[in-house]
Amino acid sequence: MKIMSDPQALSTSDWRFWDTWMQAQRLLMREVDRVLQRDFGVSKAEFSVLVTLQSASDGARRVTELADALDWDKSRVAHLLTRMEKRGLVERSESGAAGRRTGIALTETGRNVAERAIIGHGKTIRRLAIDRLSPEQAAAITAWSRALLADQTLSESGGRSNTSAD
Amino acid sequence: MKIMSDPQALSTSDWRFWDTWMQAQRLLMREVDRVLQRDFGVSKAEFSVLVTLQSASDGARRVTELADALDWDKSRVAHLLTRMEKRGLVERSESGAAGRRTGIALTETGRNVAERAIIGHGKTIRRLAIDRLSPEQAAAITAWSRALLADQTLSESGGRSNTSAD
DNA sequence: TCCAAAGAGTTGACGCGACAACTCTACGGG
DNA sequence: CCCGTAGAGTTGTCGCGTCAACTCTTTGGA
Repeated sequence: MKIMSDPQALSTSDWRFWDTWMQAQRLLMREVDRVLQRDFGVSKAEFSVLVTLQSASDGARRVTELADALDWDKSRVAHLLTRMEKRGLVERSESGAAGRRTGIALTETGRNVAERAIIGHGKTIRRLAIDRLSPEQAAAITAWSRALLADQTLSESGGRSNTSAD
Repeated sequence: MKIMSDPQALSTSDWRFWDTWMQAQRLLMREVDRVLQRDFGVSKAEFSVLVTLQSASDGARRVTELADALDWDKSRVAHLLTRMEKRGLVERSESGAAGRRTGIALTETGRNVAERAIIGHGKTIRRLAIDRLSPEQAAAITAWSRALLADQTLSESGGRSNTSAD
């Protein structure tokens, strides 16, 4: 990772920046996932679904709503729900005709795991990530994140299928 | 993602920070990968292998060296090499007895792709990520990255199997 | 009324990544 | 000399995530 000398190409220090960041990134993600998995038996992705469902457990959600709320691909949600349903975390109630299930809800188990995991996961995030950040650093990262999220190129090109309004 | 009120748990704003960052993160990674794939037909992981091999193309590398250099799991390297070999990007020369191949080298194609991809990928990274960063933000992120990488908890627990010196 | 298009959800295929198990070799002390 | 252990590389399995295809429903216009 040390090749450059071009007009708009990356300088050596930029490569180093990117490299370092990618590596830290991966490391953190891996560990966060690992701990979540170990302590509560769910993945980061599943955790997100649990939280989303839990925060509106009164009115059961639909696949599209979840996909929209999480900014995910529809099929990713469907796959994940299948895996989670198999493990008794969520329930899909039949409503349509064939394979059309509207109404996704947490099971008792799911609600339970969600509650416990939110606490534990929060602590993990604090311990591993947040506690190592000064407020200024956090602000800088947030600024970058927002810039990235606001970018059309990123949000529109390869993205998911929904989100497109209406 | 908005539940808290605990001693060492995450505050609402911390959750928001984490959420925003994770999302930006995913978005950026996805796009970077997508472009790399589209333009050069290789994944981020494959790109790393190409670069590592290219930077020492004289003395062919071994799996363990690659794994060590990239801080990856050995098996991840092996799997990736298998996929890349199948596509003609690298060559594994037989040396040991059974399935023991020492000596991994880029093919002509591989070297070619590597050279072009380094340029293109660098531009993509600059365009998508670096250009959106002020020097202070970059410094903050690097500081965080280094802190994460220096952490024993992260680097040792779930990590890869090598790296242990000697 | 009927057929086409849009929308919801599902499914399959495939690459990535982690983990564990397995094979084979090399080495070293009994 | 022999067995056990450490090290290298490989392989299988499984969950995640993306893309594309498919089914079924709804809707709406000719």
